[in-house]
Amino acid sequence: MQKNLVIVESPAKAKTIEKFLGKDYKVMSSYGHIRDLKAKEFSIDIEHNYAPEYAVPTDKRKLVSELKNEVQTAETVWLASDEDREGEAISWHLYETLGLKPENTRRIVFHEITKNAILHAIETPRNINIDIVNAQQARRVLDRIVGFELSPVLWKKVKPALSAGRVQSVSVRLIVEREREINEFTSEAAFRVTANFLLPDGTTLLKAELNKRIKEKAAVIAFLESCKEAAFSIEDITTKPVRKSPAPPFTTSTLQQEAARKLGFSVAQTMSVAQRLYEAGFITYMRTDSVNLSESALEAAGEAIVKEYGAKYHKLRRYHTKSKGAQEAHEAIRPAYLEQAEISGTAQEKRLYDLIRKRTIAGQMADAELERTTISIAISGNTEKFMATGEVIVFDGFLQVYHESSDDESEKEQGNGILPAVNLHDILHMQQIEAVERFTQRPPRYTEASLVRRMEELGIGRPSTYAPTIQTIQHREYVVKSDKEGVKRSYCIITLSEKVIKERKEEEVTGADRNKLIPTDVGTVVNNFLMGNFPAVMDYNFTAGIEKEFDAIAEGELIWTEAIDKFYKVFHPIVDSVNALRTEHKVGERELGTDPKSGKPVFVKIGRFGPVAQIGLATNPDDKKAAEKPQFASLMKGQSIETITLAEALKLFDLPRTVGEYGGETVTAAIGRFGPFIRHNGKFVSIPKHLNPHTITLEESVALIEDKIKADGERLIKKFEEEPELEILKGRYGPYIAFQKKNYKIPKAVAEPSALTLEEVRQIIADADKEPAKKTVRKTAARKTK
DNA sequence: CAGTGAGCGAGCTTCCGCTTGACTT
Repeated sequence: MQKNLVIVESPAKAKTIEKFLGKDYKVMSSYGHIRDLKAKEFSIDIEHNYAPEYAVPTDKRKLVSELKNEVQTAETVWLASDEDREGEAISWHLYETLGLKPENTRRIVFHEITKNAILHAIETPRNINIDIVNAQQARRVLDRIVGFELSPVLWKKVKPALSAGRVQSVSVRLIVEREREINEFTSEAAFRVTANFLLPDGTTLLKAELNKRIKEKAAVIAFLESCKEAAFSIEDITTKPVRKSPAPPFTTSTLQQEAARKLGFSVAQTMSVAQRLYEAGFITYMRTDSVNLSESALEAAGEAIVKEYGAKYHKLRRYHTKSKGAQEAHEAIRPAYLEQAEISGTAQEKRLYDLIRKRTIAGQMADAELERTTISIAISGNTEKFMATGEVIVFDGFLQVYHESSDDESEKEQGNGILPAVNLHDILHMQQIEAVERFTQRPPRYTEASLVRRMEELGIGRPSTYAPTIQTIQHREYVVKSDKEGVKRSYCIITLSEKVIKERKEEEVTGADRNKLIPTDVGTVVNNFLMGNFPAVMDYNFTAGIEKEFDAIAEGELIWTEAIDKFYKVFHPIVDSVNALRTEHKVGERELGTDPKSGKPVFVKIGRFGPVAQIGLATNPDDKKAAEKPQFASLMKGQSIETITLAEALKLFDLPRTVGEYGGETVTAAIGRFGPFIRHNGKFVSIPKHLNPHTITLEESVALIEDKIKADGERLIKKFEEEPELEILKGRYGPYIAFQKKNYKIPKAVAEPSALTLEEVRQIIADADKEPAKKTVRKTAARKTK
């Protein structure tokens, strides 16, 4: 029936395009790839020239059969997946899987979803470019080889269920090495000298900073001494114009960075909010590496700017992508309709839309013009000078709309304000000079967003994988997103005022961090292991190098299987030899010394459940019964196998510890999966943060136990005689229903839980059980495939 | 979000890129 069938990658795109094309065209979506290497098998036939074994994954079967049906009746099939490596491969897989025929199949591409672009594409079809497809196959096969050969090495040598890959392992490397830099960093102190002057009018204040920092305290004092009797005069005034240009429109990576800085979104959060905006038709596609805008968007932006701000605020700008490995299949991320200033949606959606709109608009606005004034103040008898700088906005231009944030909110105290009017050779009255000891900053830890920026710079990962990769390396527990407490540091302030030099000490907290990516022991050990054995794959330029090969394949200059062969011939023997190494000790294992009690060696290493300390070695590994079992104790949170000392490790074996006796039952303290706890009479009580299981006293324990008993007593809100398994309880987050080991939420509509009748409770349980039964099954299945 | 509280020798784990859903513990 249908004359034309168009297949695109995204359903939201399909919907839009269908409107442009009219009733002779049916538009369907492939939902990304429809075929891939098998998920659980290697699926590459090394013996037969790396032939990949493709299969339609189970969750795509239904879709593929629907597509097959539609293909039967279509006169012409238009493959309209993206114009990049993956898009070309998607078209090819569709062609192969759906059994399409060359005579009625057309390959079309467009970079923007506008009516003109699509009509033009229909008029200029081409064939599938098999060279580009082969470049994708090379990419796919290489990633499979690296991932599926390296991961099992880790299972064997470090810990089960770990993973390694071209992208994730290098991402972890960045974080591990940054942490190492931080550990090795020693800060240097120097004095920053500022002065307050009064102008000849006797009232106007001028603040200035010395043109260099002074290292030694003695030199500071000598300098201040020399200032006691010195004269200060304006020696030079320079003003020069400064222009600032707006930032280009958003790509996935820059959107993630700005949303993190300005809105506090996580990378994953940004993507899910953007997805909803895209599906609602408010923005263009959110996974893109292009800064390009369509002609119609440029026009719409121009109109909006002229209307809202006036013609002199408008400047047409075309941006060009310079990031490594960009494939530019889409436009930049922009509002679908630039004239639309407000959208309906959640608060998050509105904020992100607003950010995207302002960034897009600002990018088409005039430069901001500023005037930067620098005043130089001479000190008699001294070659140093005080400098005051100020900036005045002459024309705000794009700054009217948007100001890009930067990552380092470090000392930017001075230099942006307006300076008072001064005259050359004015004599100034010095009120006070202050020298404050400042320290050089250690390198910053990565945030999710700054890691994405670095990944993009290195060309590793793609817009669609930044967020998932960050999830993966956290999920594998290579890195954690967490806080670090700062340490107190005292610093010195020396002032000169009224010809008197005074010195005082102040304290500041330094090195504190919030929500930063920090490597775990597992991450560090795996990284060191991979760096030691597979340096080529871990090289920051590995991806950039093979991308060149992929480009050559796409140009038809290189045969993809030969490129893979060249890599495999070097890589695989290394995997074999590393696997064959019979190591006495686990990777990353460290011997701390000997246990004074038993005389046995003490180790720390990565165990089955994470970092663990061990006393003694397993003897007679062949005879399990005669084998002497070593003692184990998990490391505590905050401890690391790299830095733990023998004494700290030995202390771990003090647990579980008998604290004393209470009510005829022993009280023990230990550390469990959920932190430190005390055990008494079959009850578990968590130990709060300010107490420690090693030092907790019987009195403190008893207090905790009594509190717990009291809380448990108040826990029961209601019980039913007819149904002893059913209880209404009070939890930390309000009342809930417990029935047969399962918990149920009480609907918000219920004002007084204690007034619930048995029938009502049964109804709540029945309602809750109705749906989930199926869902829980599906959920566990889904998790396994992840 | 609710309560949970071990152990270090037998099952399976894993890659990167395209896409959305249908999951709520």
